[in-house]
Amino acid sequence: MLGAARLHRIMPFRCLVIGRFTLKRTHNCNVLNKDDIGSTVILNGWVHRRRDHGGLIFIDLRDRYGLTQIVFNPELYPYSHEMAGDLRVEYVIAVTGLIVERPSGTINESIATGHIELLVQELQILSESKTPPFYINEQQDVDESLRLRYRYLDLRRDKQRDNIILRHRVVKFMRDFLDTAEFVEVETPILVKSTPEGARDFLVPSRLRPGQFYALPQSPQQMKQLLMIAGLDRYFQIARAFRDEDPRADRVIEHTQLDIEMSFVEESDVMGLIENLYLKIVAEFSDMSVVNDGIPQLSYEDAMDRYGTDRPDLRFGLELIDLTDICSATGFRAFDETTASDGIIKAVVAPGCSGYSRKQTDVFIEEARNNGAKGAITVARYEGQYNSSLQKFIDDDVFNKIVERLRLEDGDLALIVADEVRVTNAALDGIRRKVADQLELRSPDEIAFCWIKDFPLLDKVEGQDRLTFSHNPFCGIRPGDETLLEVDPLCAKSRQYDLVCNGSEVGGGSIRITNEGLQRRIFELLGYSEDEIEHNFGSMLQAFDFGVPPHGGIAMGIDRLLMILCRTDNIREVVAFPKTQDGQDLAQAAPSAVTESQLAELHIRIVDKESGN
RNA sequence: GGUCCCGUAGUGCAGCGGCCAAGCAUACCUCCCUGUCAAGGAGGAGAUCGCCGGUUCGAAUCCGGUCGGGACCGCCA
Repeated sequence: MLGAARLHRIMPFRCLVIGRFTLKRTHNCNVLNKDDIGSTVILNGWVHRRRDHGGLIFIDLRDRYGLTQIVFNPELYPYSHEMAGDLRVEYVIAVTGLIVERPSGTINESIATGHIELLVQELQILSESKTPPFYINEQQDVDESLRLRYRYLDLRRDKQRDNIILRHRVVKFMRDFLDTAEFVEVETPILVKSTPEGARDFLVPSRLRPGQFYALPQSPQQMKQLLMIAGLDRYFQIARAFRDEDPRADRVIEHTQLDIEMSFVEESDVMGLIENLYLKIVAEFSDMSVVNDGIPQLSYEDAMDRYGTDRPDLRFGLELIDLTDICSATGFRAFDETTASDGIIKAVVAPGCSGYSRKQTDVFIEEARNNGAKGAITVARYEGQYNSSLQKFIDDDVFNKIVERLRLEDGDLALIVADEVRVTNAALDGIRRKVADQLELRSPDEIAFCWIKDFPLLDKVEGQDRLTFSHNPFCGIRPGDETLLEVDPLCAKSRQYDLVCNGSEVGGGSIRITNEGLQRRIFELLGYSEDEIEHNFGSMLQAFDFGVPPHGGIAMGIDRLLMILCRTDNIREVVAFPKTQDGQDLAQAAPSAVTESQLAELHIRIVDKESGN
């Protein structure tokens, strides 16, 4: 319907051959300016907007570089003008004509080419377009599934296009920076060996070895360490990492990391390198200001005490206040049971929130509940008077000690949580962030980095009498803590370091274990049998027999960094072709069923969960 | 595995038991219009309110289920 008839009608004599491309561009749509007045140029691009005055027709011509206004004048070029009447949004066209100065009073300062326009002599329609399913020339919110289905149209929009281009420029900057610092970019395999622990692996069946599977790498961890043993000295890669876990707003099943490993280094070398790189990137690619000079370092313990999380948002204070020591044997059951069972009682103060309605404070309390706490107790202060349900349950002198430590001022509201350590911290971390949101303390124009160090090497597996690693099984032990492994393994600290930015973990790494005996001991502590160690890590351990340089590295989440630079909370905004919350690619409709013969070749049979057939 | 939110012309929203065979904006189509730049003016077409079932005299509206998308918990070394 669309085109043919209409085109033939208006072009009876001139032969329009779709696909024959004669007007090849001489400039892009963002470069022409006053200097070009008087020259004849050719532009190619998409019709961004049209303004048809009946007489004059104005078209904003768009390519990825920008916009140029082109004009069709019926008196000067009646043929082209008539043809232009049929142009619609998103048609792809080629035009040739003269660059002219815009009449005074019609200059558009908001675009780079706003002082000139192209007076079209000849128009060639390269491709027509249906009316797009959503606006491309307006930044209106559109249903995300629709955008993903038509991702090629979505990416025509300014914001999306800019995000993708910024991503390219940041990655290019990383490559150049590391190349200058003698790093070698090495590609590691995408089909690797599945290893236990960590996230769930994506598996790829082997055709040649029935019943066996490759895994997609969760990170190139072992490979990069082998490259150090190989003597590469400094390695990096823009690496894909795959984890078959449920996505979130800031988490996808395939993400990209800047993967780095260095030999003959200790913590400060790796951290210094990243610090240098990241501060440069922020300076180069954003107009956000870095809150602290350089990047402060916090111990894991400090972070947990003061913020209740190992990824604190340091754009604002609101530090947690520990009340445990003054809240034992108060006669108030919630407190006494908590202290009796080694729990803790902590608080956060929301400045100026004492006048909040029940509904408003409930938002904070609900946040505590979402994180597993039973609730939160409020203490409000107005005009020197305190208002709290606590007063009913505890003695005045204890209450006075509490408010003294909380240092409330008039108008402040404190929220107190009593529970086991993990829960109290999680609840108050949540409340702290909610309060900051409410008070708009999380400035979109600020960047607050920090390093977290001195993580525990090992962790208890929740609900089991078993240990797991808190970073990865190759993470080094803080010098001197080796003997703790035999006495009190949970107290041993690691040589891990995480980079946190605005409350989000943007990277992490460690100095590695390079001693075979120690590495084996770690695997044993994690509960692996001799056979399992051999089966899963044998080749790596064998490499340790042949001269291992001390080494360490880091993996930086590139998507997370881009989210910050692009000022978005949605990781899919910085990925060209992202997947949905249940792992689908709506543009391609993947995953999809495959043919019986494909399955047969892979020695795979689909079993119905219900019937078992 | 679980909790919550959303689904109404192409798009974005309103309507939340009868006044709705559904309203607004914009896009789309036709006509008018020579300096616009989110051009303007006049007119027009376009939706069985995601789907299935139930409650009711009556359902876009209430309930149950289901599908699609999102946020979160679990999970994510």
